[in-house]
Amino acid sequence: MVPDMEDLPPFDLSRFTPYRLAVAAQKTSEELARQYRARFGISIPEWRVLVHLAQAGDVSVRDIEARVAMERPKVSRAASRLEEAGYIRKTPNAVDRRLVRLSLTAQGHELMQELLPLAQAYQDDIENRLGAVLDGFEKGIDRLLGRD
Amino acid sequence: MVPDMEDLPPFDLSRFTPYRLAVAAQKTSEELARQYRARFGISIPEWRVLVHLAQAGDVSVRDIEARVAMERPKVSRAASRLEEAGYIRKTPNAVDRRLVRLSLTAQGHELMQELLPLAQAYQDDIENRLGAVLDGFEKGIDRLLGRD
DNA sequence: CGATAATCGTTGCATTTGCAACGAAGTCAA
DNA sequence: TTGACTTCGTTGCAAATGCAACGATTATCG
Repeated sequence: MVPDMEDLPPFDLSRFTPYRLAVAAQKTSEELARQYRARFGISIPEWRVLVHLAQAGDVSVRDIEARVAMERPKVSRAASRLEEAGYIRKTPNAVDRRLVRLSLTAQGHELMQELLPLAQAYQDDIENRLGAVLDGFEKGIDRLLGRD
Repeated sequence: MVPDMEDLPPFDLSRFTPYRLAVAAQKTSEELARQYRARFGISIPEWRVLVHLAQAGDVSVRDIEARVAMERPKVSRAASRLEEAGYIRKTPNAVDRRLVRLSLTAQGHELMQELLPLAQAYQDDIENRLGAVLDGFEKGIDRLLGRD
């Protein structure tokens, strides 16, 4: 006889999509982060801020918050660390003095000339790994992100 | 004329796979976690431990660490919180006294009878959202996870 | 055997995080 | 103009995290 606990419904964590996404995200982010963390002392939040700055030019903290999927305090602290490291500059916006305008310094610009090719190479690597399933894979993520 | 900073290579963060995975993982995990966090006071690490326990029966901390993609201290603390909440029990392993055997209590068993259907329903929902691209999507994650 | 190395789970500690609250600045309407 | 309300970015604080180190136990091998 079985103990008097009723059986639980079967459930396979290793097939659970949110879990799989979390593991895949952690693995891929970490694979790339290893390449720049030691060399440049940049964390993942800082990397995101830098990339958005390189791509979008001058922006406010709130602007980054919206496009980089990070909460404001996280952006703010990442920006402060980057400023202290000399990679970005914060200047007050003359029109709306609540806003802070973030921009790359020359040093930050140089940094991004190293970081961006690294990231692009990693993206190319991922797309090679995905091969024929790349299309369905990216479409799937789009659906989950709600950008059909 | 352009300022004397050379142009940066183009790079679109919103198409960068590690970033997309991170956002998708956060969104889906959070959508589900909202459903149980308030009701049961369970965090995501705790949820993972519980699910693995429900699926695999009694296990050690190291066992969970390997199968749930969490580091040992994280598993250990999640287990301690779950024990304090009365959902799991820690008993010493008689054969190897370094090991701790984690197992669901009756209360934990009841909890899982609510949590597992919730998770399964969410998984079904995700698969519906993915529709025809489900297959390619899951194959893609498999490749990234290195389980070809 | 006995000593060294390896493993298990936990804990200390510094850092990061999430959330709420804050001051400063701007908006809006009376 | 003034007063209430909103928005921006930062900071305080409690909780969570990652990493190293620890005691306890077991494995390995001379």
